[in-house]
Amino acid sequence: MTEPQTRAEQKQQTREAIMAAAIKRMNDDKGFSSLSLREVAKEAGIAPTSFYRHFENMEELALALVNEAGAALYKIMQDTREAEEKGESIAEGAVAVCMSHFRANGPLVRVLAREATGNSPIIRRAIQKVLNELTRQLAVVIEMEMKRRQRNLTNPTWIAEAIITIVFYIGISTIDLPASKQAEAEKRLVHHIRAIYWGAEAMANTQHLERQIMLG
Amino acid sequence: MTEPQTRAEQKQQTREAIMAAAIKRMNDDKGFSSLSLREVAKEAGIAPTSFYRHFENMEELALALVNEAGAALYKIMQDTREAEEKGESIAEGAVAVCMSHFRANGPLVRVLAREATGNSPIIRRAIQKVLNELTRQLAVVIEMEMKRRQRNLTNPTWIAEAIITIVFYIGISTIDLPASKQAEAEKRLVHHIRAIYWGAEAMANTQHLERQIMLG
DNA sequence: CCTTTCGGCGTACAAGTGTGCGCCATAATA
DNA sequence: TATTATGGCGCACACTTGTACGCCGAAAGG
Repeated sequence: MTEPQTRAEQKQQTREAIMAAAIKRMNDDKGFSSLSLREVAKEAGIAPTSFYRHFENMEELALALVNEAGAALYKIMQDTREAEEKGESIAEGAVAVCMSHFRANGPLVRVLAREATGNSPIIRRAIQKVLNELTRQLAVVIEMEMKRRQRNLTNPTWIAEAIITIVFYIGISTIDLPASKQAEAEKRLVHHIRAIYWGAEAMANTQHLERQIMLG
Repeated sequence: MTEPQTRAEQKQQTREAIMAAAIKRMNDDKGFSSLSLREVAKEAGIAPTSFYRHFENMEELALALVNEAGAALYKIMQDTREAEEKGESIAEGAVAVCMSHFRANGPLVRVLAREATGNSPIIRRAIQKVLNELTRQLAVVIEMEMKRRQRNLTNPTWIAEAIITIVFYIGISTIDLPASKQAEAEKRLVHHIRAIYWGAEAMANTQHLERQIMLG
């Protein structure tokens, strides 16, 4: 839209056009693997060979997309942490923010989900790294809350892993749902999180409760 | 290996060869989408055009693979139910069986995971159907156990969904791990399941416990 | 025995693929 | 102003892709 003057701006602009083109084409129907360089170039409005002025190959493009998606998720996690610092209960809020982000950025988020179990080991690892980092950050938040409420968990990282996995995969599987079912899906997600969180807390805190409940 | 006599046997044999070829090729590095008909045919040792004598197109092949993988998982679930009927605690056993199945059938299971978030909507839906069916079956098992132990849950299906999701995605992400870390991963999975299960149970059963634990 | 069915193959073709090479116009730099 | 660096393009090449068509040999069925 805006006509850039400097050359660096121009370059950045077409770079973004390429990334946008890839996202668009992928959400039509394709996965990244079945996406050709020529297809992306055409969608971006450049010649196929011009692609190489911006990325060495398609894999590098994918990594750029993963990083972009990851940055957005980190931001959400940071907001969650700040909410926790204000002493708010975080589950509902975090899920709501996360889901609304999923819906708004469906195309990009879906790319993450697809390639998380996709074909390129390099991309897979990059995404795993993002998820691991999110887990680490969430573990910190959980630990903060535990300390504040003077409770302890067996292993905050494990809980964080379970929560991240659930939110990521179930969350993504719900963004295609009709709006009417979204609210219910969100409630279900919160329920899952609460169950995990609470169960772990109970497990760690009260040995006698464990016997009472599990062994009836 | 065995030299078949009847014509139907012969056909079935090459059909299996095609499916095996697809699985093998996919686990080298590719996803299904980046897998070509010609590639599969070559691996299976037949001419490209012979492929059509067995499948109408690649998508149909994928569906056959999904069904095969699904059948194996149903079998595991059934074993789990039978274990429950004998009154055994099911979490460890089920996870152990499931993980050993994942490891033994890594290639096929990975196909499921990849295509669960893959590019073909038809395949995605087929896999979702398998996962939903597994969830339904697990919900029945959970309900059985609840009845036996005279407990109740807010919603067995929700719990089942959470457990299936966790086991499926975390389980799969661990089959590439070195053997030394597998045991720890398995323990972690059991922990997740217990947390979900227990948390949900506590949530439903004891309102006073809820206040006691959550609100300190 | 003769006929039909059918799994498999080779050929052929149009379409799409990644990418090397060299040219051009122009912004950036000296 | 003169030179260089750079983003973009067209062309060309060697492949790979899906699939239509027709032939063949042998099993199946009469």
